[in-house]
Amino acid sequence: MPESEYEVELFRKQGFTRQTCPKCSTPFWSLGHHETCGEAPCQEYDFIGASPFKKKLTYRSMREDFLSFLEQNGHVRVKRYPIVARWRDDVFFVQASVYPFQPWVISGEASPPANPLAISQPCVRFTDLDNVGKTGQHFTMFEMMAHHAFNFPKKFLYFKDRTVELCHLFLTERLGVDPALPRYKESWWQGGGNSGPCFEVVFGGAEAATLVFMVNREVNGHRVPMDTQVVDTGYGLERLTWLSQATTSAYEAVFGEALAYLKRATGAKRVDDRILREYSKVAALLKIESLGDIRAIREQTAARVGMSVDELIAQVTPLEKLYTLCDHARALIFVLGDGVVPSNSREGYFARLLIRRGLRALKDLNITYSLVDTVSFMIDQMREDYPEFFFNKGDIVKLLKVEEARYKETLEKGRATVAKIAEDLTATGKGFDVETLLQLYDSHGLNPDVVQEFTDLPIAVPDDFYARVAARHERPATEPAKRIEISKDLPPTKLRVYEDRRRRTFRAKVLAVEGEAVALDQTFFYPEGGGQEADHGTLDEFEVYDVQRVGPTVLHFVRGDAGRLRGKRVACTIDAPRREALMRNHTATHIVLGAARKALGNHVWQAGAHKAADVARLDITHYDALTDAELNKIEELANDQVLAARQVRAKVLPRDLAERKFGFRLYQGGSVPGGELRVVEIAKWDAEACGGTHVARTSDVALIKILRSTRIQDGVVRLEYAAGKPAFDAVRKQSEEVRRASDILGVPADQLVPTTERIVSEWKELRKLSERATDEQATANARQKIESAKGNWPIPKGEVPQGVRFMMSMSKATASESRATGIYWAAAPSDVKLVLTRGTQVPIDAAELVRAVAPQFRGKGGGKPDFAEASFPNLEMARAAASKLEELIREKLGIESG
RNA sequence: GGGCCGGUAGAUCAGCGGAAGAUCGCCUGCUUUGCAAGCAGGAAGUCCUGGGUUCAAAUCCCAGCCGGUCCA
Repeated sequence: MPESEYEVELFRKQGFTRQTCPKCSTPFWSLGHHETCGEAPCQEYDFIGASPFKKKLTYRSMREDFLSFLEQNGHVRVKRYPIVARWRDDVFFVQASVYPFQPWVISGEASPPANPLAISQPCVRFTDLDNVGKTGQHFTMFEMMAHHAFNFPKKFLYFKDRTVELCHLFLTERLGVDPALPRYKESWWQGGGNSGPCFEVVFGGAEAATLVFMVNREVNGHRVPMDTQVVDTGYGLERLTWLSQATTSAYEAVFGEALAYLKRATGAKRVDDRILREYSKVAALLKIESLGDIRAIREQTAARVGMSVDELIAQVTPLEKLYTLCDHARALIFVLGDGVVPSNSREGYFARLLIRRGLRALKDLNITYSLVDTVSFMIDQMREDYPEFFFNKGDIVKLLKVEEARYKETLEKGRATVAKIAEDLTATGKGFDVETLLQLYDSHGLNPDVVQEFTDLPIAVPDDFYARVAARHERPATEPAKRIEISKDLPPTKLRVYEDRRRRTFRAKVLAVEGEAVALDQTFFYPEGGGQEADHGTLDEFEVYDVQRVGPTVLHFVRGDAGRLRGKRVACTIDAPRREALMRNHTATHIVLGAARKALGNHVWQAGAHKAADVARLDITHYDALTDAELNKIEELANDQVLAARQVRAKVLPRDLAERKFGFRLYQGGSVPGGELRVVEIAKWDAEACGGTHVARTSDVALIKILRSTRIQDGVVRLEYAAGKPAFDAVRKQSEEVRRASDILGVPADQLVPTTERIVSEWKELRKLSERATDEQATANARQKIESAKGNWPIPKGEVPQGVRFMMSMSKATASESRATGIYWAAAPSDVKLVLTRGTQVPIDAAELVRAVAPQFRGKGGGKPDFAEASFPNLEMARAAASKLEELIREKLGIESG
């Protein structure tokens, strides 16, 4: 990038000079003259114990200072967005302040809630999870403060000059930083499909802010200039608070009160500040990528403070666990509070990960103090800034408790599994090898630390253990689903669905026809969207079987070649019963969601939905399968709302107003583009941003019948239900089935359950009796046959007309006679089975004999020395084989034939 | 969304091609002042479901359902 890209007005006016860091060769701008760029690893932290700010600010007051400063400079303060990025499908969590505005605001399709705006946005990142607590500066959850300006083509606000000026003013005038101190490092930023030049604002050895100027977007790997140029800044609230308080680590500055509380609870020993300070400095100098790097930090720090590594570890480790605990607890408040249910996949997995890691840290601290206590304490601390969590504390705690119980179960199972493996290993005299450990972790969730806790055997953990776990998961990328391919230059359609929900016929002009797709100038057809299926109907004599939205155009898919409609005016009719069924199901869905939330808790969010004409389904986040009682409760609450005949109102509101009025609960159905939201509200029950069609009153739904529920994955439950006529049909079908079943049993419907229970238990009883009788009879038969066979080596032989099971019993009884040999055969449905058994003393190999003889009579068989079985195509063959077997056995035993 | 592990008695699991097992719990009796326990006997299973391979499948193969776990 040329120098001119970075020379802003402030630099020219105040006489900043462009210098180059001799260590990393990065150019930077500053009023003062500096030996390096000022950022670790080129320069060590020098602010610890000596803040560059004139004021010592708390976390809260730093945030307030920043936001009010920007308000005074023409920005509108905007409420934070949820930490779960429900409006995007490319990420799970908000990882930067700009995420709420990607992609629609940045692409110019939607307007921002204010422009320019100031925000302090909670973010969460899992990439540095292993560093948290250990480096003094990494957090899982943090707040990124920012001012954003969106320069739309028609309206330019400000760009590089004003952005740098604001930053410099904030630092120098508001925070009192020496104007000569900050260095503005030239850099290039890219992410989320956008890129542009940026400044990293550095002093004290640390980066305090990044000022990004988005000018490009990536299209097929090429950089294309954007229509909307965006100012994207990021000021780390944690980092600034740390700089301000100049504590030994960022955790001490950010978690002050919670830490003090926990330190008292654990009775943690005070660690010399000098050690912690050096530790943070060393950590900042090194990139931490594996267990080995952590070792390096410890070695270097130990050398600096002049103590042994072991002594250092002993001092620092308890603190690290406390830091980790604070970090994870705070991250969990946001993740759980914003509606993530812990599970084994997607965003839920990250919640589970945090909980399990938090519990581990607690266990290592060895105190009787729970994760729930920590979270609860912090929620109270945060009440002023985040009242939503305070009011939702019960639900957050419930999620934690459920998850903690699950983890205990996993560990208990793991203990047994490890013990079993250890037993085998002890027998062979080996320890746990890497492959076994990988298997235990990958399939049973037991990391090597846990395994070591469960066994005294040595375990071999390589430094690259987690890299090897990752290697097990390498796989080819999956291809994305195909979308409809239609030429881009279609004329726009005026979508009039929302103007009149009762309109079923209209006339429209055909603007374009492409195969089966017809584009009209205007339409009242509802195109598939928001989980609601499309309207059907007719365009003149053509049947419409699907309607889709492609950009600004609505395409009506018809059967046959509609080419001759091109340019004509057509009579359009919407299939009215279908539309009404869809409307009922859609309103029913909103009612059921509200009911589920009421019955189960605030963690219930929509995780997907589909509304067809005859049935609808709603996926909700919940930590367990639903019980019958819960299902009944939901159904009852839902039908109460139907009976209450509440108004269902749809209105279009500016996004920020809608969010203020209804909160982020609005975003149940995923992302909604645009500066305005269509809000569908069922008074006092539910409000969602929704583009679907709804009935006017809940009573129009008539009846909601829940048909079934399934746990489609850990953390997500699917409800299937019907509304209106299909609901009635479902009820009738069920009662008919009950009637038919009671007819068959010949009892009234209310006796169905006890009668069925009785019949099943009787049937079991009878089956048992019959089996016992068969065994007894077969044993008696066998005894008799042995008796009549006589001789020193009795060989009872014969066909068993009672069937295969009877034959088996006889064989068993025969073999229990130590000198007897039994040869029996019985007809099976498709062949004839023959069994050869012998008592323990008979010196023959039954399997060998059967294998030798059976093929001579078109049979096959095998078995064990004392039991062999064969199959023959018919009775004659079986009989002949039996004779042959008898002959051979007699020979072997030295008995005269016949 | 994908990989891996698993589904057998009320519970925990063994068996991994030749007629369904152990331990705990349960029931009955004996022993003991009582308890913990001990002894003897007994009840208890659609070996997840459906296909296939095989003379023979709980066991091998395929599909599905259910659970666990790791990764994105």
